[in-house]
Amino acid sequence: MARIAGSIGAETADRVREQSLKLFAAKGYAAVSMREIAAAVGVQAAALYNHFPNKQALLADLMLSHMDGLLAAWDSEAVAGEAPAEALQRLVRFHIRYHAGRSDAVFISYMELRSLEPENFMKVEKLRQTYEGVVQSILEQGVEAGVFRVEDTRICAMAIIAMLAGVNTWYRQKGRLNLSQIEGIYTDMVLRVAGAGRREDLCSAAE
Amino acid sequence: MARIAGSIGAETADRVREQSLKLFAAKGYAAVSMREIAAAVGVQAAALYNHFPNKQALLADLMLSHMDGLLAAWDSEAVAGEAPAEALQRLVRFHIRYHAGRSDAVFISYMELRSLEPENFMKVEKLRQTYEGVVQSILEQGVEAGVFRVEDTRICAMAIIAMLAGVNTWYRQKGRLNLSQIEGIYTDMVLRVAGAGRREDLCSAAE
DNA sequence: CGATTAAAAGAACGAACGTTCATTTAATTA
DNA sequence: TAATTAAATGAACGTTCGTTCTTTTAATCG
Repeated sequence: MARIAGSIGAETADRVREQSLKLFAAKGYAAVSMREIAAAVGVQAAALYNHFPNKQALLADLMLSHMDGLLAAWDSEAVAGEAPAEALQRLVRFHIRYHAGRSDAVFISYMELRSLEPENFMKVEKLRQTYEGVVQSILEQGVEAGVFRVEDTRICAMAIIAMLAGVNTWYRQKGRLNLSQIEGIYTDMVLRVAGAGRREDLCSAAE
Repeated sequence: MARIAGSIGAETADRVREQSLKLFAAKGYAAVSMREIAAAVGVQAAALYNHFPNKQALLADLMLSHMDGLLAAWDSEAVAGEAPAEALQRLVRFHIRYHAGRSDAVFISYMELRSLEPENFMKVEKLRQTYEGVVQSILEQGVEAGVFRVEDTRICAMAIIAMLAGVNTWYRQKGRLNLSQIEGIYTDMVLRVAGAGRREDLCSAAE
C-alpha cells in the first residue's frame, strides 16, 4: 500500500501531535518510540517523517506550541491595570481552567525540558520564564500595594506553578472530585500562599 | 582484566546506587543506559549484574530504599501526641531538611513511578501513600482541633508534597538563595496553605 | 596452601531504536 | 487529462539497548 484515500497532511500531523502528546505524558519522551506513536496514529513509522523532521523536533513542536498557546491565551484574558488581588485570582482561575483540558501538555512542558537539545531548550525555557514572570510580576505588584505578603516573589511564583502542575500526577476524570471542585480548592490554596484572600478565610481557624 | 584489586561487592553496589540515582534524576530512567551507569561507576556494564538482577530492579531498589528511609526517619522524628500545628511545622521542616540532601531520590520517587513495572509500582505506591497519609492525618487533626482550615485534607497533602517536590526543578547549589533561606520560605508557605500560622503573618497584609 | 567463591572483563546475543530510501498511490495542478 | 506533488508503505540501515555467557583474577574459607 501507499498513500491512503482521503489522507491530508495537516490532519495527519495533528493526529501525530495528539497521540505523541498522550504517549510522552504517560511514559516519558525517551520511553516512547516513533513506531509506538505511528501505531497510535494508525500509520507506519516512516510516515511520521513526512510531517516532522525527527523525534526531537516533534517534542519541541509540542512544547513550543503549548507555551505559545498558554501565553497567547493569558494575553487575551489579562485585564490591563487590574488590581493585584483580582489579577492573581484571574490568573489562578485561568491557569487552572487552561491547564484542566491540557494536562498532558502541561506535564510534558515541565517534565521534559531535560529531554530537549540545547537549542530547543533555550526557546522553550524563554517562554516558560515569560510565564513565570507573569505570575511573579502580579505578586510583586501585590506586595508593593500591600495586599500580598510574600517573602520571595520568584520562589513563590515557582511554588504556585509547581503546586498546580502537581494536580495531574493524581487527577483522574473518574476521581472523587470533579474539576470545578478542584479549581475552587486550589484557588484558595494559591491565594493563601500569596498571603492574600479575605481575612476571615485565613484567620478564623487560628482564633 | 577481571576482578579489580580491592573491589568489594557491597561497596560497588553502593556506588552503582549513587551513580544511577544521579543519572536517573538528570535524564530520566528510560534515557539512561546500563552502559552509562557502568561508565560512571568505572566498570563494565556486565559487572552491574553481579549486584542487581536487571535495570528495573535497580530502579525499584532506589525508590523503595528512599521511601523506606523517609518513613523511618520520620518515625524517629515524630513526637507522639504533639499538637497538630507543631506537628505540621515539625513535618515541614523535617521534609525540607530530609529532602534537601536527597533531591535526586525525591525527584525519582515522584517522577519515575510510571517507569515501574506493576509489581514494583504497587510496593512503592504503598509507601508513597503511607507518607501522604502522614501529612494528611496531621492536617485532619488540625482541622478537628480548629487550628487549621483546610477544605480537603487529601488534596492539601498532595499539594504540599508537590510544592516541596518542585523545589529541585530549579534549586541549584550556586543559586541566589541558600538552603536555610529556602527552608524558611517554604515553611511559611506550607503553613499558609494549611491555614495555620500566626495571625499577623497571614492577615496584616490584607488590612 | 589449596579450593571455592565473588567480582570483574570482554565478547556476543537478539531485539528495538531513530532514521533513510525506493516505491506506490492519491490528490492537486497546469 | 497528463504531469507533478503529497502522503503513505515496507524494507533496510547502522546503532544502541538490556542482558547473557565465558573467562580471568582477587578475596575468602577450610
